[in-house]
Amino acid sequence: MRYSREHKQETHDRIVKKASVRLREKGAHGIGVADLMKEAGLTHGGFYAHFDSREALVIEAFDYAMNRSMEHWRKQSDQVAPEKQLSQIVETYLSTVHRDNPGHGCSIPALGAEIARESPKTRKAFAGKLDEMIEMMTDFIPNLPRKAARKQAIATLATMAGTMLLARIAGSSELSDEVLKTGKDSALDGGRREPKAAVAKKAKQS
Amino acid sequence: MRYSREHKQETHDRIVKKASVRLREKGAHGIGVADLMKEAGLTHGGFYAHFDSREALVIEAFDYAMNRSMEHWRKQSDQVAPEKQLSQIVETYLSTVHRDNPGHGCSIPALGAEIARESPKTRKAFAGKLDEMIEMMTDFIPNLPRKAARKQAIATLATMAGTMLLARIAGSSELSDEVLKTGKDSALDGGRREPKAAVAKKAKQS
DNA sequence: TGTACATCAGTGAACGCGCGTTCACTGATGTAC
DNA sequence: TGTACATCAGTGAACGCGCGTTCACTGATGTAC
Repeated sequence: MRYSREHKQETHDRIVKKASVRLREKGAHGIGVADLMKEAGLTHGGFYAHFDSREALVIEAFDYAMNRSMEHWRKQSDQVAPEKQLSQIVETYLSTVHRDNPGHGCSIPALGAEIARESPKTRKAFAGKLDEMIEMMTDFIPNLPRKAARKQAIATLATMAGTMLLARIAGSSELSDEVLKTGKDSALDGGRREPKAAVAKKAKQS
Repeated sequence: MRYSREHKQETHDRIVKKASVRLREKGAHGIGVADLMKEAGLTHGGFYAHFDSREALVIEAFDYAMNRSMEHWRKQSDQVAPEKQLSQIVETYLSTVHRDNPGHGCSIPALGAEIARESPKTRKAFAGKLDEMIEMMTDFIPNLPRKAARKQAIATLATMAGTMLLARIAGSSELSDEVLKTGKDSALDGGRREPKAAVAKKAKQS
């Protein structure tokens, strides 16, 4: 072989890594094979020594991005007490830093809609990772039966992804900041959006 | 003129209408000018008698779709009591019908991420409509100070859009149904996701 | 250890294709007289 | 009312361009002897 044993794998990984950033930034169809290869310091011709097709790279890049997100979450949650894990994730997820750097952020608001329209193969890969993510979020919710924790995990993830989507639509305007802050408050207190009086009233009724 | 006075406007509207469906279905870059014109029963050459560019059509089609959504919401809300308006919107939004028919549904989960990457002109159009939508949602929340109502409107819209996005990623699987149901429950009860006992406890503390 | 050969990651030209856009033209209708 | 002309929405061929993919080739290195 021309290069040392692990060279090809390293190149492969570098392409996937760079692609995962650019695809989240520019969309699943927003950047071409030639430019993606250039990102990795290569020319486009070598692409097919690493991937069967452009779509195969999209799947790998997406997979990589989701794994990185989950790794990031795990690291963060390890540094705080169990009952603060979920709020820790929400805080960093719904930050202006995340909003303004989609290339290094969550794939769901960045690529979700586009991937949901791809081939069944691509969609399955995405759906599997989504399930993993829900599982992980569920782990971050202690002191609640598994079933209830999973429900809260799904609802929180939906609010997080939806808020990020809305905030990015609004750009980096005043509205965007308002959306981000409101979504964060909503996700943080378990989503209770009624004033305390109303909650007390409801509690008495039950 | 070749055709009656209003003919051109009618054709224009037909193109926009058909395009708004196909673009939501296939994405902002998922269908070409020629196919969009064919949808309207025309050939591609006539396109530029109606629009300056493809992007101009995308803006108009998106605008049309958002207006239709809001019109649809207004109609629904008119048929129920004020305190049931919000839940009425949530129920229909987070239905399997909506999930499985993106072409006739909300543009936010369908086109949001892609439009957030377009030119400033396109983005501004989208941001403006988002603000209108938030205002309308706020109107659906009675018995709450305007500021608090707006907060709840934003949080609910984020949960709705995020849930729809997750549900579409999951396809029409068991997971997708679970996501849809959970998101609906969360949005419906104002997002409170804790069991009743916990709520009662919290209420007492305050 | 030194030499000849085989391997294959990476190069860059070329391919077919579909895209957004342009343009000369058409022909049914509105308008002027 | 009838006729000649002007208008312009719509047609379809053609454009330049960038894309994903293919392919003959390169040359540094691993391997066999």
